Amino acid sequence: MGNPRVIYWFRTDLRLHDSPALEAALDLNPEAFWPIWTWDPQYVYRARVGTNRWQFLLDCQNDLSKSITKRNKKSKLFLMREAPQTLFPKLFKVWEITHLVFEKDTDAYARDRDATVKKAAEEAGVEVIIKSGRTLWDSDALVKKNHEKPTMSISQVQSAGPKIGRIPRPIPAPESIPDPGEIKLDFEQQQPESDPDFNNDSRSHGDKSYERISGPNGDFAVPTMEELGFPTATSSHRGGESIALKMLDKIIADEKYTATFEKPNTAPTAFEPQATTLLSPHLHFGSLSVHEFYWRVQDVVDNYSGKASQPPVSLTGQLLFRDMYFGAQAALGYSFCQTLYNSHCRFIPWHLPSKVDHTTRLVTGEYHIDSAQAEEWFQRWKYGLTGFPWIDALMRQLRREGWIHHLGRHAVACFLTRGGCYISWERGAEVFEEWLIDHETACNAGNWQWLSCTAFFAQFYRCYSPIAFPKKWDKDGKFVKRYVPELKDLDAKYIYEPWKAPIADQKKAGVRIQGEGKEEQEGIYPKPMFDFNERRDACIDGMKKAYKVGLYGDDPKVIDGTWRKLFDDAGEGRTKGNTFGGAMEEEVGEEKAVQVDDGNGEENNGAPEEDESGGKEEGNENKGGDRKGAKRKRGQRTPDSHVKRSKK
DNA sequence: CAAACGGTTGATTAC
DNA sequence: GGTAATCAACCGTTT
Repeated sequence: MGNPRVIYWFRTDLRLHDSPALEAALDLNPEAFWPIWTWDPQYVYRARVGTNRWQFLLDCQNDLSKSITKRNKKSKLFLMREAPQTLFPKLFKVWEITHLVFEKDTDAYARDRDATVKKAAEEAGVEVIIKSGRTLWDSDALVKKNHEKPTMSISQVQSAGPKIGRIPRPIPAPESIPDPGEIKLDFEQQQPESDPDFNNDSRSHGDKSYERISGPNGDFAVPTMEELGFPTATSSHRGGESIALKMLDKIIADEKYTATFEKPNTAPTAFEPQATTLLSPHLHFGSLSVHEFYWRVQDVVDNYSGKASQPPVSLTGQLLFRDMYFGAQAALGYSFCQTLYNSHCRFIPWHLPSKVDHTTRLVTGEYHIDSAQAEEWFQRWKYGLTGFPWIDALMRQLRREGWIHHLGRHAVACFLTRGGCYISWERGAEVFEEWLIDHETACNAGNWQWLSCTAFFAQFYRCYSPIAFPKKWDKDGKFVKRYVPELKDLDAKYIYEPWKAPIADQKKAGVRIQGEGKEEQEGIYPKPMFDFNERRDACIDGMKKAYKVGLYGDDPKVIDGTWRKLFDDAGEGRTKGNTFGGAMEEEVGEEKAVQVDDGNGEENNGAPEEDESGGKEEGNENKGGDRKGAKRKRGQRTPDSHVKRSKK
């Protein structure tokens, strides 16, 4: 084909270095070349994206756009404000496109989206070129080499991966970028459905995303936070390929750190600097290439004179886990990110289970409040008011910075699910989805399943203590004092159990340990919301029982609700609450009422539902805004952030 | 078929 | 104060 007119569609590959897809596009030797980003309403309105991750995305886009312009003054990242599914067919025609090139994406929604775009391209006679580059190995190829099964253990990845072939060496960034063609806009912009807007709670003012296809100034510029209605980000971690490559250089320059890195030996309490690389958000947005990272590290390891660490604990080992989760998601699709209909996720009768639309088999984004107590614990966990300083410090760091250490994630995830609250891992995954700047659908869902012992990992009796675990890393409680300033002057010997501090010590430290953690308050830190040892024992009992029952998310009994017959009154709290330390007594009636409608057939196909928590909303105004996430009526969403409307 | 073994990252006690 | 055994006991794979 002569005179190629090429669209390069940037997605989660916001970089110029080591991009096999970009290389393929430039190899066409285009006569006209448009680097574009489509402002997808599925991400803008139907994903849970907190302000810190928005900022990180805009950073990446701005940096990339600048790098493109550096290579060609006429070019930039052209940001088009319309859904790709409706925009592309028009661009193909008006711009006389011959080729569309993009990097492969195996996220469940991305597959649907890309299939739609690909079909439209084929109908328009446009050639589509798709290259793998987001993971070490193409996730579909990895599954194929794993006997067509989802990769559920690291040894499976280590065995299946090399069967595909060697991990490709990185390729340098292009030196020049061809001119864009004329940008004709003689077509109608299709306005998206902006309701529901799952990010409405984080916006401080109105969103102007789609007022004009080329943006407010008509220059296709990357939007500002102001324009999107978001307040200033609070995180100090910033995005962009330039920053990512500099960070990588710094890590690689420290040969000992790079070659002997052992993840389980890095301190979750370290800050300024943190003990791990902080490169995960860059891998998510593609501002750093995973192959670049792999080979830069591997070359140091190969030349290291001392004893280097090995996968899975080494730096490259971390990438193997990422590929494992991508492989699991590639094989299981939408169901990987939820319990129901997931053939590889154990069923545990957690509190606050997701609502599911049985026509689409997808979670709706709402959840059952089967226990007012659990809902209160969930809110206190989310906002760092549990009364356990280690947990609260981590959750506050997460909200402010958008990042916490991997072992910190273990601690809060174990606490919310199998080692404390006995609340569904899907609730925790949603909070991480909103607040993490490195949120990656497959890794998030996979890690939550791991920590809740519903897949990948099964040793539920290994439970993280919010007291003993942090003591191992930070005897002085510096980390807690940093993120829970109420406790900054408390004697270190009480720092993980402040309720044990005598009144005299509390007075001396200028803090009183009292109240139920309704809100953050100067000089006051809440009492612990339960006795941890009691809760751990109750949870382990519950897990034991649930493992014995042995149901998975796709079991008919799980889907039709008859699983309850198998649990009787044993297990944690769910049915009669006899291991709930007595606290559930007054809620039994309420629980029964919920059981009738919970998970049974035709409920919740978007039908309105009363609040089951029995008027527990009052007194929580400070966080009430987020609760309505549990009551949204329109649109369905999967935990990979995207809505699928029910076809009726 | 049973037993042994490995599984990136627990807590507590004994030495 | 550091290392090792013990605690209770899961899964899936290998022998």
